[in-house]
Amino acid sequence: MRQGTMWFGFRSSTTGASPFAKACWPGKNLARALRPNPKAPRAIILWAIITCGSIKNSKRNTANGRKRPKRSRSLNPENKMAKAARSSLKRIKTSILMSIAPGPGSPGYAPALEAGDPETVALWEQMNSWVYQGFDTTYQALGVAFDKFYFESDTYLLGKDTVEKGLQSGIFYRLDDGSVWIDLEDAKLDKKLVLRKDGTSVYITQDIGTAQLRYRDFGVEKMVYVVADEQNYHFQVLFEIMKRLGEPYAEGLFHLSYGMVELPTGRMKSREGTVVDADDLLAEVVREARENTMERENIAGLPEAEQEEVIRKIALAALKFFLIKVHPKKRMIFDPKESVDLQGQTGPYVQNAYVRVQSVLRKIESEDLSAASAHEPLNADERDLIGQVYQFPGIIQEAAREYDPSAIANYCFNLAKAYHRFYHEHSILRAENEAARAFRLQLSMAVAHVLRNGMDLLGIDMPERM
RNA sequence: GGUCCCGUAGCUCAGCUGGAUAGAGCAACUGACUUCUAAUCAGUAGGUCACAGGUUCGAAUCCUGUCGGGAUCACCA
Repeated sequence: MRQGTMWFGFRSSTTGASPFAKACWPGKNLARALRPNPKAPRAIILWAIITCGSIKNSKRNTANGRKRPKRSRSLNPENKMAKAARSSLKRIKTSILMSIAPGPGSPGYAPALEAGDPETVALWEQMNSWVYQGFDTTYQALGVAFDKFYFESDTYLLGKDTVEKGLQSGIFYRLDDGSVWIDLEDAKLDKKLVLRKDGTSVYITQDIGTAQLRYRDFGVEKMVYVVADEQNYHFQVLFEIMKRLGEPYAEGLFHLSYGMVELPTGRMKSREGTVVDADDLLAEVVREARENTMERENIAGLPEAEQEEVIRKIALAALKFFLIKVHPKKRMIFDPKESVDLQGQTGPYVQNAYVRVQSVLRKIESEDLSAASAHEPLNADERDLIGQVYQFPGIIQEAAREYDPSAIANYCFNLAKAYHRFYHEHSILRAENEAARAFRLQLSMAVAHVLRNGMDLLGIDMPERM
């Protein structure tokens, strides 16, 4: 099916973008901050997808038609239920698609599409427009924007061209039935089909074209594909092909593979589909944030529009932080109930540390803080804070090097935690003396600054009050 | 069966290139708001870091194996 590919690496397909699909938010802020020069790649920040998990299929035949042995390990009952739930979901999806049109994979479909058959193309575009509308709604709600989309229709021709050229140079080979393949067995990968026998492109052909197009458009030396780990093999093959094609950026291709997000087994209810709708979830966390905010009356004095903005920031912080704090590679259990929490190891907790600083700063006039250097000795909480603040640059570098935004999220949480303790234990405005007051004000400003920047890298905004 | 990922408190997760009594949050229990915002703080309880070997002065961390969970090996995307 058609896929949209964002040039800095976020990639998705309509398969996962159906009404059952979920939301994600790549954060481009970190990428911008890290970009050493305009030609360098933007990295990707974390994003996550809330999904029902991959849909397994029961077919055990390999491409070559040989039977694959059955798994020796038996599945436990819970897994059987999960698999049953998934396959029933798969059937629902398929039946919907098939009731509209002969779906991808059915005979004659791809040729009709690539040949530009008006009816097929119209149907295709209609289906896709529904998907993209759904995307738009959710992305907008999450504050996510993309610089550029690549569509399959933009890229498959280039992919096919490349295959034709590679055919001449012997990288690919054609079978008698007309299908085109590449042999990657010496790279411990299998043989891979790149063109069907009817000459139409397959999934990977389009990714070949897309990579070239992105390089052509932006000249990046590195491309990061943020795609679930179920596609690890696909990208191994893709990158190997690009190397053999001699593409100059081939060494800079990187698959940031993240683990699937799954729901707690207890929530795997029924045939309704074991999914969480991103829009519903967002509405729920907003409701939670509003309730909590109203109880506190801290922002009661603000105009209603500003109050709503604060509530939105809190809600988004809760949701985003909840997903970002987990290492991308790890499969994570997504409990919708917990994702709505506003206390503990959460986005709002970090925001609250920042808000406390702002609250203190609002109470002072611009004043001379030069006495700060005379403050000594530092107490344990102050030393702890200073130490943590100084770690910030290293944490950012590590996060970039490891493609791991969760490092930033965890750092922010720890810094916020240290500040909350400090704030509770020591008075700032009523410090023991002028030096201590000045010092703590500066320290607070530094912490707030770091927290704001850190969270900004994660695509999370700070409110001034909450 | 081949390849790859994962296994740390009841639950969700941190623990960087090996370093001292393995840390948070949630859930449970106990305390702290006439004082800069209690979306907070302090405390109690909770772990044979899946298991077994190996390397090392030293292993949650590195190596091997076993067990358990997951992904993938489509002329689907």
